[in-house]
Amino acid sequence: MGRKKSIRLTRFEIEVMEVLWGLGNGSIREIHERLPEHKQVAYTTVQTVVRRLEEKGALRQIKKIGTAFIFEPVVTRKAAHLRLIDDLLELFGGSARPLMAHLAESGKLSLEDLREVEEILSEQQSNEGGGPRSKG
Amino acid sequence: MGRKKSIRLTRFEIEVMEVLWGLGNGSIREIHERLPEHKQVAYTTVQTVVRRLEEKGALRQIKKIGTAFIFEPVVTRKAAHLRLIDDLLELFGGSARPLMAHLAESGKLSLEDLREVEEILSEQQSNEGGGPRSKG
DNA sequence: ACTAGCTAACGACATCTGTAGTAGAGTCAG
DNA sequence: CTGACTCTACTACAGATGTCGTTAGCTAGT
Repeated sequence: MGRKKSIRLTRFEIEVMEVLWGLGNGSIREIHERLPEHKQVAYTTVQTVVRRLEEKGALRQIKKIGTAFIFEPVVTRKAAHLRLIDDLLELFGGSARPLMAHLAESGKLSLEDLREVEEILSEQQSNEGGGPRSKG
Repeated sequence: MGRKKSIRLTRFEIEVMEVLWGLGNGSIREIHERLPEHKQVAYTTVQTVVRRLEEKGALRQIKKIGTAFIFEPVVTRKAAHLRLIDDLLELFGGSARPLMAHLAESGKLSLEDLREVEEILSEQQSNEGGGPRSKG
């Protein structure tokens, strides 16, 4: 098993990756075109960020079409999200409890949301044996 | 009324604030002494960060004892935490659901945790008729 | 082959963050 | 008053981030 160190992505890097995760793979231009409106930057800005993402190992070139490289994610959306969450949790002392409490108090969590999570947990318990184990 | 911008704090800034929230108020030296071991930095480093926090409006001087200023938080721990969460949520499309799912899947959430949150939610609902008290 | 149009490759630069050193003013024990 | 200390105020600086501009190479169409 490769113990990779889980890359930390910045906000904008996440947005770029988000587009790429959505596309499966794509060129700089495609990514640029599909960035959310609130994030309209120059083409070269995307280029730079993609280059940095490549250096970080978050994505890679898989082929070339014409003069353009096609990129593909290396880190999964899930892994990236997990990293974000872990980082946040760390600030909260490592426990998810206070995070949940905040979410609930601020009205960002519905009972319905809880139901769903509950379901996931139940499923997990019945699957115990192959899943992610807690480590200190 | 004052629609505050909700300050964004960096990791280290949060750690400093965390100490100050714990103390209620204190001097640079006190903060420096109580930073967690993994965060042993120079006294002046704390000084710099505190100055920046002051510029940001996250804390303020309330008095002077001898030559030293005593600082006090301006933003509450809760507000700061909420900001952190909101920022994260934004990356998740604004919904808490995927966040919860991740938490559950990665084993960072127990059924017991859910119970507690559920309780918070129930309480909220029963309180829900008392008038508009949705203040940020 | 030639040229217009995309692309990639670089280099730049302002901010933000984390980290610290230095100088000089204020304070307190003698 | 004076010296030893303690703080604050400044300045500095490297690395991370967000943003681009410029230059030159490669492609495709004529």
